[in-house]
Amino acid sequence: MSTRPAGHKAIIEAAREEFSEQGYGATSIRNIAKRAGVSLSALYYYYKGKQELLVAILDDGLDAYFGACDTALQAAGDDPAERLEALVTATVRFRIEHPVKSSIVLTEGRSLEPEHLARYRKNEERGTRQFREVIERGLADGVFLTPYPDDARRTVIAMCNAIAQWYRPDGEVTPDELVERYVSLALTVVEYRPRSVRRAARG
Amino acid sequence: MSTRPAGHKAIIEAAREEFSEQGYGATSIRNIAKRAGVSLSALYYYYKGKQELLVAILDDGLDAYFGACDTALQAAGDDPAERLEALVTATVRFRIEHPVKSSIVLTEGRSLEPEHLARYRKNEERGTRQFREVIERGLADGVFLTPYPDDARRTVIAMCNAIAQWYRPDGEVTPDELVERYVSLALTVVEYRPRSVRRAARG
Amino acid sequence: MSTRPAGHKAIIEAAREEFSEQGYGATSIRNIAKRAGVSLSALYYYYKGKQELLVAILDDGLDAYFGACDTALQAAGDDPAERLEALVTATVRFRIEHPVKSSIVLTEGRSLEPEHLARYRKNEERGTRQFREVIERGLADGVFLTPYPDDARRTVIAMCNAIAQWYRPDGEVTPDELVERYVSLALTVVEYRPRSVRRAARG
Amino acid sequence: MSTRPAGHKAIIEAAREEFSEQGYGATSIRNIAKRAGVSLSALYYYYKGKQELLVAILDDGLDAYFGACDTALQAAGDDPAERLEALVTATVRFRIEHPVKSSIVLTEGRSLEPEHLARYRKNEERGTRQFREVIERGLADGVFLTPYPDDARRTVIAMCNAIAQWYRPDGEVTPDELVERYVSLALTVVEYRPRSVRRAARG
DNA sequence: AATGAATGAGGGTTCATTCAT
DNA sequence: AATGAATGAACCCTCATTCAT
Repeated sequence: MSTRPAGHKAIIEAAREEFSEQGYGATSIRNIAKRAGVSLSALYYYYKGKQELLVAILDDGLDAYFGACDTALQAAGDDPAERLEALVTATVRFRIEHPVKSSIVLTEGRSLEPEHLARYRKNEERGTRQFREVIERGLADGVFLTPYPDDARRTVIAMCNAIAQWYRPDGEVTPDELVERYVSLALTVVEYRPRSVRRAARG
Repeated sequence: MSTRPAGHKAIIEAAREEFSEQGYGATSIRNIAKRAGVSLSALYYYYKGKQELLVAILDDGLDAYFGACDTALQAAGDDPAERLEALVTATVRFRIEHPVKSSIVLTEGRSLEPEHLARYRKNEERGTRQFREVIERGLADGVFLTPYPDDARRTVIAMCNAIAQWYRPDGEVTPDELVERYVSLALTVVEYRPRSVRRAARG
Repeated sequence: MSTRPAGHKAIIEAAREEFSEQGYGATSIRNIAKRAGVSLSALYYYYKGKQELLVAILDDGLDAYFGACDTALQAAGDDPAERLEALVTATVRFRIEHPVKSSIVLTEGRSLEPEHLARYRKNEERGTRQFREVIERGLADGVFLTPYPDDARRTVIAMCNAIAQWYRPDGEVTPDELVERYVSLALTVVEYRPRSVRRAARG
Repeated sequence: MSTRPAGHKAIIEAAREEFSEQGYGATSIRNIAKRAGVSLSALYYYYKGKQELLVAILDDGLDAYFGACDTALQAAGDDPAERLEALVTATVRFRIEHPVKSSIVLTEGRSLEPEHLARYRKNEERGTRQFREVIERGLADGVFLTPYPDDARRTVIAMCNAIAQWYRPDGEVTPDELVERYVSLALTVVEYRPRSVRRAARG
């Protein structure tokens, strides 16, 4: 399908795995080439250097994640709980299905050189922002009752992110089950109280 | 307490900072020596090599953290909520007061060579275990109602750990306030329902 | 005149400038292509390699210089002083008008690989030869009195060549003035004593 | 005599020869190490890099040359002709006795990176200056009659420098003879007319 | 107890060049 | 006529480490 030459994708994939396993600093570009089944020079034909590989991988990681979030949010309605569910679902699924992309995005930002770091951090903030907006909306609507919205947000994000570290596909829990649990946990963290329930309680 | 000569501490401290800033793989042992104000030979006189430095730092990191946990738990009574509060308080404080130690312990375990890794991972598990025990006790006592104790535990740990990444001493929130918030959040996560409240509710 | 395609000239020109600025050894063939606005492959389509570029440039440099000498000598008569004047004029003008060609010819001969070096050095000697012939003729005619014809020749050549190193078109002295000075100096160096003067002195 | 470790001097010497033979750009630092009989790492233990080697060599070259000039000038009296003779003698001898140092100083200045270039060019100017001062003194005293002092100076310097390119110790002419010739030529170039001669001519 | 000297392996990167199309 | 892809060798340099003293 792709018109790009063969090496390209294999190189990125290999770099992703090496960076993820060893960390950027400890990864040798020779090993990346070897893993991609490509000569060292071929690698340099496609990428200017190690740093450019990292930039490409990080950008792609964020893009893929935000793409998944967008899709989920568009399918969700206006209800804050539904939107938070969408974000948590997208995030948990992404951590499960793309553990390598996840681990790099979550740990190797610091390996960016100053010239790329600022732009990347800015881009990265979108993750924070979309959770914040949903939570604030829930607070405004009176359906989220957490007294600490910032820390609740950090908690929800941190718990989803942590999945990338411990989840193994051969574990006991299915992805669907995990999504359900984390959605439930997230709603607990923001202290979700649906209107209907309260109305019922009142009535 | 230590019988080791003077240079020792400066070296460990320098190594900790370098590892924390650059990551183990990207850190040069020459820079550690330079930062410690010590000759390269002196460093090798005290330590067998880079890996031994990492082992020493990681071990010390865990020891310091577990020491803080022990102290907190001993001061706490038998009540699971009180014990969870003790653990969260100790963890949050440690993340705030020892950000460098924290960041290394949380990220550089993977840089251990196989011969040290197993032992370290084993040791590390104590963190998981002590949270698990407290939560299970709360469940058994009927004061924690979370349906997902494993994920609740991971959430509590993840949210405390994340503090090391974003907390800045010049921020708006005081350490004491932060501790209070995270204790509160943790109790929310495990769905703490104190007996007294329920008794009161019943009565 | 040339039947070669368009890119050709730009490549040679770019190579000349790069060689002149960085030296042959420090010049990258990629930079030459870039400077010429031509793809790397195009360069190799026209030229066999870096060494061939150097050969072409050096040959062209000598040809251009000797061409200028020939023209000047043909316009001059039989008088040794007049012929020396012609050579000095041609050399000075060439150094001024073709500083890049000059600097390469004067410094990059050593970068030739053995197979081209011998032929080139042979060709280069023509410069020495034509000065030597003129000076010997002046000695034979009794109008040049220098007791050290070889060193006088080297001096005249060296002083003309040096112009390529220090002359700047925005300097104080005009090309014509410079030519006049160097002709005068050259005649001084060979200790030129025109017959007429001596006859006048005698009479 | 030197308290420095063994490698030091051999490295500089090897670098000098390689730079002189191949040019800075075309010289490989591995070849320098090989030629010095030293490991690559040893080289880097003593010198920060290729550029530092060049700087050391160029500085040493200028120092040695200027040292020779100073000695010669101190032995000379006040007479401008005598001082010019001293300078020419020192320069010719230096070119003969130190052909390698000479060729590097005369050709590799351009290989200096910007940060070292300015200082070096400044230092280098002393060569020009000391010839200029002597020639101006001769003009002021009325013993040098050249109408083009700047170009006469450049000629004298260029002719001495050129010796480094063509002189071979196994040639026909002895160093002493060569010095004599070049002193004579230099005086010719500046159009030296000793007072005594003119007085004699007048008388 | 402490260090200056030295090493071999490997780091990231660029080189001149070739080849299939 | 012209080029994008790819290569292997070599580049300068830094690495963690050792050793004689």
